[in-house]
Amino acid sequence: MWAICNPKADGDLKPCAALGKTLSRLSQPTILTVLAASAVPLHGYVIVQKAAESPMFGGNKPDATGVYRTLRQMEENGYVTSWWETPKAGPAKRAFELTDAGREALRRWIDSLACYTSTINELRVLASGALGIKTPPTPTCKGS
Amino acid sequence: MWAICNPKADGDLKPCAALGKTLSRLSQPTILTVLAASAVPLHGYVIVQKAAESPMFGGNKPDATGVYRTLRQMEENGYVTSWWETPKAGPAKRAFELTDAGREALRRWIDSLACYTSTINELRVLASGALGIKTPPTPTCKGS
DNA sequence: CTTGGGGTTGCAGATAGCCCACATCTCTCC
DNA sequence: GGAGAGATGTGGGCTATCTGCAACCCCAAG
Repeated sequence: MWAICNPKADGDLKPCAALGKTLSRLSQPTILTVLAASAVPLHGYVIVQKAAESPMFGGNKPDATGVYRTLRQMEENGYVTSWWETPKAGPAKRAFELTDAGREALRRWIDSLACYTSTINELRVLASGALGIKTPPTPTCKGS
Repeated sequence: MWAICNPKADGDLKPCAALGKTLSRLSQPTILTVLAASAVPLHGYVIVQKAAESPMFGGNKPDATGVYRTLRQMEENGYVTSWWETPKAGPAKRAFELTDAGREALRRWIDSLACYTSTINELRVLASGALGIKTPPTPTCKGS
């Protein structure tokens, strides 16, 4: 659904490897963040646009299908509410809004994300050590 | 295959969510690191043990099936070589050793991991901002 | 014969990405 | 002025991959 960072290693490390191609799993927090950052309800399509600008993608639009699916799933979990808007002109569109449960979920996500970074970083340090590399160089992405 | 960090949120954020249950995708670098850290070739079984001690798991043993599969895949990619050892006594066991290509791959992985952490952290900062939370609290995991 | 080391296959369920259907509106090109 | 491209908007459905569980093979020690 979404790619992340450096694309060079493609094929041999998979897209960017592991989390790589399908760091998808971070779709929930990404969408939650997009919604949380908005003062008004958003349409699915807009969420796709905004998600594309999220750090998760260097502007690469996520698969819309996936976003809608995640949205539906989040609604089942009570993290968002949605309703149809049927303007006189134009196609019907569904509007999504965060619930309190959704905000709470995002709060938990923030801890999880912190956890991920520290865990991954530990691995990185270990790996560097095993290779006899000094201090790991500072992160740089923005490649994609 | 492997779990990561805080287990509390289970069910509603999924195990630890996203990368969560199947942060599996980091099996490659974990195994590469285990091999790189060893002066001698290792048996698959041992790799499973050592991987369990990696930051990726709080001691939770990864599913052996997955490890062996990853190992075979890595061999196809030329990251490791393996051979059978048939001791007079005891079952045959396969020994694995890192190749230069494997070390090179790990080196690339280190960059990818750095990339992951910074990307995930950016999301975390964004999320915190969206919720109006001050500076994100310092990471703590070790829960699992 | 049970436990534990050591390794592997098969299967089933979950994921997730891609293609495409459907609908409306706008803008361009002939 | 009419055809068609293309953006806006939502989804269904197929397929491929992932991955964990259960099962099964070997062998040795207790």
